[in-house]
Amino acid sequence: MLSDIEPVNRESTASIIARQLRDAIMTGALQPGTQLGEAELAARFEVSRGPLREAMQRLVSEGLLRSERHRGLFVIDLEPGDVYDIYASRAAIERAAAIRIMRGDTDSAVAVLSEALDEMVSAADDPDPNALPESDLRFHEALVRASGSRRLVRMARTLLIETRMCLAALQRTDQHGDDRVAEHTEIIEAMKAGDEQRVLELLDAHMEDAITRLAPGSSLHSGPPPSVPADGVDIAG
Amino acid sequence: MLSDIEPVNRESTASIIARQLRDAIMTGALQPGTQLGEAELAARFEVSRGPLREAMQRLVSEGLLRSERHRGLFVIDLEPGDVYDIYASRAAIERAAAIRIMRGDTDSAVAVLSEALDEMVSAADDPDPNALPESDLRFHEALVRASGSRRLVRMARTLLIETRMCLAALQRTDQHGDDRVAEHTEIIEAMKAGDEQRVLELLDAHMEDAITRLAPGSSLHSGPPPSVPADGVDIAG
DNA sequence: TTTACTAGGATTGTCGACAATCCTCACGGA
DNA sequence: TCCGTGAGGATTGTCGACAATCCTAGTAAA
Repeated sequence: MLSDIEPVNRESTASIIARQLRDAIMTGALQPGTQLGEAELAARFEVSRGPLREAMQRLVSEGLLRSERHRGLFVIDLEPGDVYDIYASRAAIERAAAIRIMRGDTDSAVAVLSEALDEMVSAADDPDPNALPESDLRFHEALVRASGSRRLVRMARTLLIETRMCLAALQRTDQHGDDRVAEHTEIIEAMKAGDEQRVLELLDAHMEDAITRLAPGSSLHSGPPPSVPADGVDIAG
Repeated sequence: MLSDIEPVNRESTASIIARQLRDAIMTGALQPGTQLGEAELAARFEVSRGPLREAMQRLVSEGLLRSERHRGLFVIDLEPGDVYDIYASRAAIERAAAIRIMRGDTDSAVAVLSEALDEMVSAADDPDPNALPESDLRFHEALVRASGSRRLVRMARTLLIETRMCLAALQRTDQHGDDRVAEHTEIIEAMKAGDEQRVLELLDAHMEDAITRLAPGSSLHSGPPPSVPADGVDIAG
């Protein structure tokens, strides 16, 4: 197969660094609020400060880093209201993705999602407590990807990273593995049946479940908590 | 008033450059497909290439610029499928924003949106053909901002820029000013009435209208056209 | 005519160094 | 004890220069 003759024009250094930083942020290796020292990170990545700064600017525009001029870059810290905001935004994106799947190539989407579900099933038995949440998020990533929308994929990427940050921060690797597998199974079943309305309802309920597990009291359906619209410095990005 | 004592810790240079580039891209001053020469732009902005590159990396992660290693940065060019993708994504975001408005502080949102609508009305009589579309987009920006969701605002920003790019590229400063004002008026009326379901229906129809005006044949409700999920180089960003 | 190869020029990628700003903390006065 | 002041150190912001890569012509061979 000549399917992977891409290595020509390989990834830019800034991209590589940006991805590694993203990973570190979402796994909690770089905890919320941490200041990112340029000199230290540059030494760590074995590059000069130029490419490093470029990578960090990307994360700033993605909202994962907060920039304070002449003071440094910090990992965003998630306030209580952010949990709601993240899940509400995810609900919007994934709902749109589901609609496009149902009105597009539903079959191939079902195939991909079934595969992701299988991984969840095996992850449910994995001794690693992170295996299940991780496969869970991969399912949702696959869902959005199956929509075929470049923009939904891009927007979902940041949101899923922030979701991982929430999970890491709250240490809620909850145990109800079977329930969550069941919820995803239902969604796929509804897709197979071609019942768009039911897919959307299930998806909504699924997100609702997630948020009540993480932040009881902040329901998706009962009005948002005080989530400040005003951003910090450098919002114009 | 001490309301604007912010200038402390002023905007970073990269932010300023990024915003100016965004403006240039969305107005069409930098047309889709244009290569951005670093040396030339640096001279134009009177800064060195360092801050300029940082700014451009931001636009890359926002999806406004496409990076090809050792070849340069190019303004993204919008393919036919992108028009659909943009409006479908906007529909998702603005729907979510409307929901949060209806379940939150509806009154203040109505106040802000009424103001935006007034501007549309005066813009309808403006000889400048760009005045109406511009105020139209400001209305939608205000809608998302009124949701109070940081993430919806961030995601909508890029989408609205891309919308402007579409309008500039297609030169569709259509004339039906009264119709569009009417559609927005209806939305506000439904908000005042507290009828969430109707708000969502009107918003959906509004987006549907917009897309059929811009790209007849690619309806929001009749299955997406072939929009490639695979991105170009440097997707991992 | 077409193809392969080789300078030449131009652009991007990376680096190290200097300037500007900020935070900390000790010092002195009220 | 509290507040204002001023080094000192550390960090960020910016710049200019060098190295690596790519595109374009031009030349020569098949």
